[in-house]
Amino acid sequence: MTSLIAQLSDIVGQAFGDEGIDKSFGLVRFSDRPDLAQFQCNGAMAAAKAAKKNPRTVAETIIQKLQSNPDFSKIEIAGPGFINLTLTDEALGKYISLLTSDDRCGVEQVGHNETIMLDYGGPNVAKPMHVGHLRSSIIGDSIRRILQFSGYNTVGDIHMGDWGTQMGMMISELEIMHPDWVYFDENYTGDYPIDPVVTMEDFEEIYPRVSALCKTDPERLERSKKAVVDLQSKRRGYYALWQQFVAISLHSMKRNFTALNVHFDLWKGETDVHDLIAPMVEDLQKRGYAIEDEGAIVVHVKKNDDNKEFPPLILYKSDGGVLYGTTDLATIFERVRDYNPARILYVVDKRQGLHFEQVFRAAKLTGIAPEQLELTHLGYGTMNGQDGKPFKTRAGGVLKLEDMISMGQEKALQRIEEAEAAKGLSRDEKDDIAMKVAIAAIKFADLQNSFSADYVFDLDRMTSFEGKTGPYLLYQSVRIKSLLEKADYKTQKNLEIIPTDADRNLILALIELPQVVDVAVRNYTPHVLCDHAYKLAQTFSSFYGNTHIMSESDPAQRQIWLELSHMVLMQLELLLDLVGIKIPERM
RNA sequence: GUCUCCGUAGCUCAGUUGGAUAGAGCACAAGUUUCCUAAACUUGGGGCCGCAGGUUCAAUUCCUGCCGGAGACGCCA
Repeated sequence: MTSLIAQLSDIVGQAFGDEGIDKSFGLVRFSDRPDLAQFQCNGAMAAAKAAKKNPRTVAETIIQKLQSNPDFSKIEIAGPGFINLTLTDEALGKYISLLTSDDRCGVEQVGHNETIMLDYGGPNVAKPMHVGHLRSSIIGDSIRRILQFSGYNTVGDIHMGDWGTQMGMMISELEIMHPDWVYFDENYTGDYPIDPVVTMEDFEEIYPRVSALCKTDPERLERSKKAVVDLQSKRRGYYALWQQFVAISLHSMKRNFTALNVHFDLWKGETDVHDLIAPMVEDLQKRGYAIEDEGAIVVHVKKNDDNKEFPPLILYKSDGGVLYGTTDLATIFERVRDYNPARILYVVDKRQGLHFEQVFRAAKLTGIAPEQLELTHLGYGTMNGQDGKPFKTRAGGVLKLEDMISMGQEKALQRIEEAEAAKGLSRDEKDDIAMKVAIAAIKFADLQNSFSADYVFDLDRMTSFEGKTGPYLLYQSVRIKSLLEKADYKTQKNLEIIPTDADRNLILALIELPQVVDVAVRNYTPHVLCDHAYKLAQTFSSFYGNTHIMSESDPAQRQIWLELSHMVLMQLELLLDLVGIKIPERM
């Protein structure tokens, strides 16, 4: 269905059109001054400027045209030329009545099943997931949900880091620690053991140690690099060991992502395009795009109008190894071949902006990406500590994602034990609620920030349940569920709703949803959904506190309020689903 | 050095193509429960929107310079 704002914009735009002015000036928005009006149009000022006329005179001619419309109870010009509009309760009620039977809550589908691929998550094999992985995962997953709901065919790919230098560090270190392992015997031709020889705990211990060592010891670094090249040329023992790394890591990742309610359609990694690299580079060399430079094979992507140094994309290092730019380029090739997407979105740390610009340019330049394919890097900001530097725990290490989740769950469980409503619930039910509360807290705390800016990580805030938090939204939703159950709510079709002073603000909040989702889709900004969900929940809570629904004597009024409450619940469910938050039945 | 992003209340953050009186949470102060879940509600104090210019009827928003913070800049990811 057409949103109320679109309908109003159409009416006012028509008035502009009748005056020979571009209809787009008739854009109507929610009023910034609810004390003066419900809606406003600022187009008269912009139109007057373009036509060099007095804005109030333009506004005057527009509102003349609108006077005959019976749906407006108030039409006024204010300030320099704002057109303030207020609807009659009948008109507002009519629209909200229609909205009750729309299962999309009034939100239109903008997509036409175009395929959009999203690259997010990007955890590394052989490294435990820490809080830094949170952003990419949940922002990417939310954008995927938003686009899917909006009518696009989305494909989310985890794109694991499974082929880089850290693999060489791990393998070479294990070889130093256990030279006798069969994986390191080059003459061995038999099968390798099935049982894992390493654990996540080993990864946690080994990786930081070797990584630090390689920074200070060039010889040790050389050995790691050598191991990468050997791995990439599929030395049997190394490859078998690497397969173990992947299996172990996948298990751990899946546990984390299941807990976070983050979904991927594809579980691919850099390795998956390995066999595409050699033919791709060969082809690029043949066509003159890839050339040798300082011993490496590169694609020059500098443009004449660049106002800064623009390094080439390196496909092969001088030692023959490939870099993540190489795999990223090959991945674009693979995605175009297999999915022919309209867009590919990369939800990756914004510090990699230059890297993606290089890859995108190379892809376009060489034709690996077709002209019309939209490649966008959605770079999110760094998670900093209170000191403004990248977040570290007090001990100086990283905070593991699963540790943060269990801290939140623990805290939620304590709260549930105190709650009256949770009396009589089983252990499992309580655990389930605690998990949902913890995830809601963590995800909402992160997603309510606009993703592009750096933000300060605060564990206490991530696991806080009061105020503008995920659990607050769950709480309001659960209260509505409980109300509807107690009141034995059943929907009533074609209910005639006439707004009253008690519920008018709530109704106005309910009709905002389509515009909110529209902004989120166009800009890839989940935080506007969080913001609106909170506003809606708060408006409901205020209404709920002032209006006792169950004891309302007029059955028609009671039904209207239940219907409105139900709409709030539907919208909260939708909004929270779009940011990947699940609502429990009780809490 | 070059380029990019950021600077809004004590703290953490919103602020849509430039619009009216710049918002929210936390923290602080005061109040609300015989009544649908108090993880709630109501009220209050709190701001040179980093600084200085410019464009405009109108600038937190656009342009320029400066100050402060973060980041990127050919063989790590």
